Amino acid sequence: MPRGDVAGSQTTKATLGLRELIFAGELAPEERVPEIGLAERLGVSRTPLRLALATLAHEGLLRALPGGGFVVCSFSLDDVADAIELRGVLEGTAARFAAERLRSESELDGLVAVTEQLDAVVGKRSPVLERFVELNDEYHRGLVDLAKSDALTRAIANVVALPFASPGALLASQAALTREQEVLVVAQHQHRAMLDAVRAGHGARAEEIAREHARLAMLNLELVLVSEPALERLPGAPLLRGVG
Amino acid sequence: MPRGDVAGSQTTKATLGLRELIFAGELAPEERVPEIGLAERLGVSRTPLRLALATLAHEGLLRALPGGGFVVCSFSLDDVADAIELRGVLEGTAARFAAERLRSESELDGLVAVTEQLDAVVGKRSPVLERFVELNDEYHRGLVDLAKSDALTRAIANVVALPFASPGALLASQAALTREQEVLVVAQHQHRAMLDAVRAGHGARAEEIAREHARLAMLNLELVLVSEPALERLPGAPLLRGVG
DNA sequence: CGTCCTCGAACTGCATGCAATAGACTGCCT
DNA sequence: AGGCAGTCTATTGCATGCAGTTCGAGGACG
Repeated sequence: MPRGDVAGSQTTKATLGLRELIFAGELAPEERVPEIGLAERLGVSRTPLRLALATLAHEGLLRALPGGGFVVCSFSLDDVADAIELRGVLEGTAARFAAERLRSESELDGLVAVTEQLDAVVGKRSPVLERFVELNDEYHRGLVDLAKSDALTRAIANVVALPFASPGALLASQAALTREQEVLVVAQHQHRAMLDAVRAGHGARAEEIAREHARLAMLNLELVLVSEPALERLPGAPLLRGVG
Repeated sequence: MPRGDVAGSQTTKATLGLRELIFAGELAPEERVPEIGLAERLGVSRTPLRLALATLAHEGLLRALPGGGFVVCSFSLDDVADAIELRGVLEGTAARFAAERLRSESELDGLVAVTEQLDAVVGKRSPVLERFVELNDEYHRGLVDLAKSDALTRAIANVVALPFASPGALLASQAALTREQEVLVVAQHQHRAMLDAVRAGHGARAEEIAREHARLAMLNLELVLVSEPALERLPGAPLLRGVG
């Protein structure tokens, strides 16, 4: 299918496959990525693979070498903390924009529904984490949409491309952890508070809550780091420096 | 030079040339970009051009069409305002990080020097705008460096890729405007205030000043929009919707 | 024994050919 | 005359061949 159909294009296949390979740690960080072997492995030609390499370089997962070629980036814990804090800043801005730009309360209907579903999940005796992560992602997407800013949407998408910075990434790996429930309760409390602030037009408050909400992910990271089984479920864990 | 030497590569040539063509308005916004003719025009083959197209798409200057190919993006005034506000948010975070992460005052030496040179330029009876823009860019780069965050640096680079969002873009087009001097005085005042806040470790204040500093660009934009000669000097002006 | 130089192979970046599709144009039918 | 279907061309996405360079290994020299 040489033209069109982006979803089924070789380039897309290469990009998704390459990302998966990197997150799984099958390509050692700080090591040159072999273009030829990779093409075979992904079942694509070198041309679309090259495009995929450029894409991931833009996302910050690969770094171009001076002499040509790419290496997989590795991340220190400080890098991860920075990415999470940055996501907080951007989602804070999204929350503020949402509050400032709300035209009618009916725009919040979608987010309200998601919040209520989250309530239901958290209220259960033993919450289904997968479902929570799903709804959580939906909540965050909805909030960004309410900001009505393409530039902001793109900026957030870029940050979230880093595996750890994503809203649900750290939650998903916690299935084995006992303190997860507390975290969920706090997170959901913040979801509600943010929604209220947006509805009331309190931009500054919404912004601050979103920032603090992101910092919850930082707390989660610390929990995950000391748990072997949780670490193995964390996507992109092999890219972390000074862990293991 | 098939390998290495990124600066002289065909891909770089294509990327820079394409950006220039777009900013100059030689490619009509919202119109399909012809791959073949463009390759000839830029003096490169289709392969590196394709890479350049993907790059500019990531930067937000091009948009991929569902059926294949790309179009040049156009921007409403709201889009520009958003990009500027977003830059303010990110530079605000940079200023806050700089304040929070300052280890010794000597780290500020570079920024102090630039600030003093800016003082000298602004103090002149008729300031040389080009020189101001140059130093202004250097100031902003220096501030971002002090934040010591790769993720933040990349995020800012992405936003600034949009022609209007860049710190000096709107200043450079104002040569013919009379109120320019006032703007320079205010901007330089904010530079100094930010520097002081960072030195004192006042992160929150530094952040707010940086945000307000960016909003100065929004004010500039309004000045530029009502001046025909200034508009012609604005890079990327042809991409603006509802202007002219 | 260490260092420098030379040779080689492998790999990257680029150019081009090919196949398949999307859109335009024409002609026909209603 | 307007709409629809068939065809046709221009254009994109992909595969592959080629050339040049970089990095490693091996040997020679100090």
